[in-house]
Amino acid sequence: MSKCEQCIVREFSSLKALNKEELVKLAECKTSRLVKKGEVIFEEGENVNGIFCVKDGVCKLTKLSQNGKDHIVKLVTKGELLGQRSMISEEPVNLSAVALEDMQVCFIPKSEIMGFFDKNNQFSMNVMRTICGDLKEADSQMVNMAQKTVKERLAETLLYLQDTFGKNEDDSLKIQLSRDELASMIGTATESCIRLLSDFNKLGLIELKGKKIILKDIPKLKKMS
Amino acid sequence: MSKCEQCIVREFSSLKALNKEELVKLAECKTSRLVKKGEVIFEEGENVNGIFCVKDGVCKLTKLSQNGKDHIVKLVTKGELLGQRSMISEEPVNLSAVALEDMQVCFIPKSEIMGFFDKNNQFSMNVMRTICGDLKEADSQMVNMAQKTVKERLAETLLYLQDTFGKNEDDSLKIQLSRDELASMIGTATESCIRLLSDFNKLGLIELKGKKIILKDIPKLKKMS
DNA sequence: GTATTTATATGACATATATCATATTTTAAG
DNA sequence: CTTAAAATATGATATATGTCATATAAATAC
Repeated sequence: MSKCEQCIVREFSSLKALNKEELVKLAECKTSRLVKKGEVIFEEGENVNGIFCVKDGVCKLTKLSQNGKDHIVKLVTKGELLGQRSMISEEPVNLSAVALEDMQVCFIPKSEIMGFFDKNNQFSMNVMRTICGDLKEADSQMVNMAQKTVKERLAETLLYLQDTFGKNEDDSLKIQLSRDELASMIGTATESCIRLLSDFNKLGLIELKGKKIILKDIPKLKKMS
Repeated sequence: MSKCEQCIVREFSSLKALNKEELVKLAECKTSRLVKKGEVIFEEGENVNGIFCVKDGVCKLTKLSQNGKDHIVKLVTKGELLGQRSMISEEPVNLSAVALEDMQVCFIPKSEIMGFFDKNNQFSMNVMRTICGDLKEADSQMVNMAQKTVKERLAETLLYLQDTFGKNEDDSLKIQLSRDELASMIGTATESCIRLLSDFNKLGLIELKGKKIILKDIPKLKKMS
């Protein structure tokens, strides 16, 4: 069983507040798991009873809307935690988590985490700050969905994807989303998303190489987002 | 200076975890304030450095979108707290708070609250749960904005307003929002909102008496939300 | 009480976006 | 390699929603 001390998750998440002793306990109770691209980590409505550490890979958090379409609420990448909200609220998860790439995740049972809350104030504050950050982001996204056009949201999302996940050697977005997923992130029909990508392509804002997307005119994309 | 012990906010908010001693300290450091309808409690970008207890009245939390329109993110009513996220994140507030009715609020400086976080674990957990609830709600609203039609959002919002704030003796919604505010809650143009209200009226779903709104067919409204 | 401003209402029209159909390309299966 | 399935692309069209104009009603100021 690998140690948690050097783990990337510890470096970037609320867990950075844990001391050596706590990390040893963590390493003892955690279970590791490989998740293949497309595999479900947990599903809306499930009782998860713990949190996941994302050691490697990226997943999408989705919510099923009444019209039957999935909406991507957030992407979670290596170094981050999953399932904190549900654990704290003591409720089933309100979002599904599905791997966008092969992933390495660790599961930490609730009992262990709750102990940290009691004894480690810095850890509590870290978790609180993370969730506050998520809330701020969610509020902002809500307003975007309500007030921006699909075109603006597409431009914004493309920039976000490059900023957050970077690009390959050929300058294409490192994170690989299908048109369908991109559409469900910006909240539109797949065809509309594809059509707008074509438009952006013709306008020289982006370049499409198969399903790869290369951002060509970032200033213009920023201006229109 | 009034005591906090019997305050409605204490009864319903995270503050219920405070003991007698803590409540006495609270009563000593708090400042009370009357806020007139339409008055601003704080504005997006401000440093608030504490939290507000809503002792009476209702306010809207709004966010200015890039197109210059305000979007109503949430309504906050008596018994609830304001400004927790910003205080925890140690950032300026990301939303503005404006009174929808005359209000009574108390301000508690950050220093005092942070002390509770250190010493009272139950209080911390309560705050965390509140924010987790807000986050869940925000995610859900985000998906609504992205996937539902304006008509569906209007129906849903009318039901929410009646559920949350109740109705007058004449069955009209107790909370009085202008058409403009209603529109900025559902995320649409004022004219579209007015038009849909007219449609709902003609269909017998609601009744319009001046600017008062009476819900007539709740099952149908539910079905279409 | 009258005038002025503001909110509500409705029509006409423009535009963004969804939907349905179908072609083409890519990926997966046998 | 060949075939079937899935993803991407594009056209045609319908529909929802925004915008601008204007009318009426209500609230506020004087």
